Amino acid sequence: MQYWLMKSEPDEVSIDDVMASKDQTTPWFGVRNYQARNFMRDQMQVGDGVLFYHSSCPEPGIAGLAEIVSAPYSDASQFDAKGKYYDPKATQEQPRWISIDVKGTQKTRLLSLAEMRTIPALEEMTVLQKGSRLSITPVTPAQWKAVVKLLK
DNA sequence: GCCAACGTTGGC
DNA sequence: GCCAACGTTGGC
Repeated sequence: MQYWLMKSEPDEVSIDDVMASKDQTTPWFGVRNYQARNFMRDQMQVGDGVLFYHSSCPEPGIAGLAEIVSAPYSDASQFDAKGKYYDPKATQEQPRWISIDVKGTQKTRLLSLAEMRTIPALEEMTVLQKGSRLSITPVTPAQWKAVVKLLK
């Protein structure tokens, strides 16, 4: 059992979108970074906890809680020649990118990036480090606990 | 829109 | 395998 922070642009998929979808579950597709892919492929397990983070928006921050509800599977968007996630080097036989399904468990108040930076227990969070851009980052159990407490 | 930081590409 | 050029991310 591990914990993760996953970034999503609310213009694309917000916590509201996730909570409104069937079974509150949505496929996480479009990851095009190897490090993030490898986390999904090699480490994520069904039941892992997810901090749902809104990025590239007026108020970036954690907007909800979610969990991993599927094993990794081939990301269909890599084969869509007209889509923005198309990868000409990916083949059906050798897919390069994967998806997993994420289930929203709770929309929370917004724990803004600015507030997160004031919390000593979150100081070491990867997402708060200078230059951190990864869309999926591991969260320690202590960090998870601290965030959940702040969101109650 | 700016720009720092980081990732990827491709020539050599 | 090096590294310059280019592209992307994402906060501000």
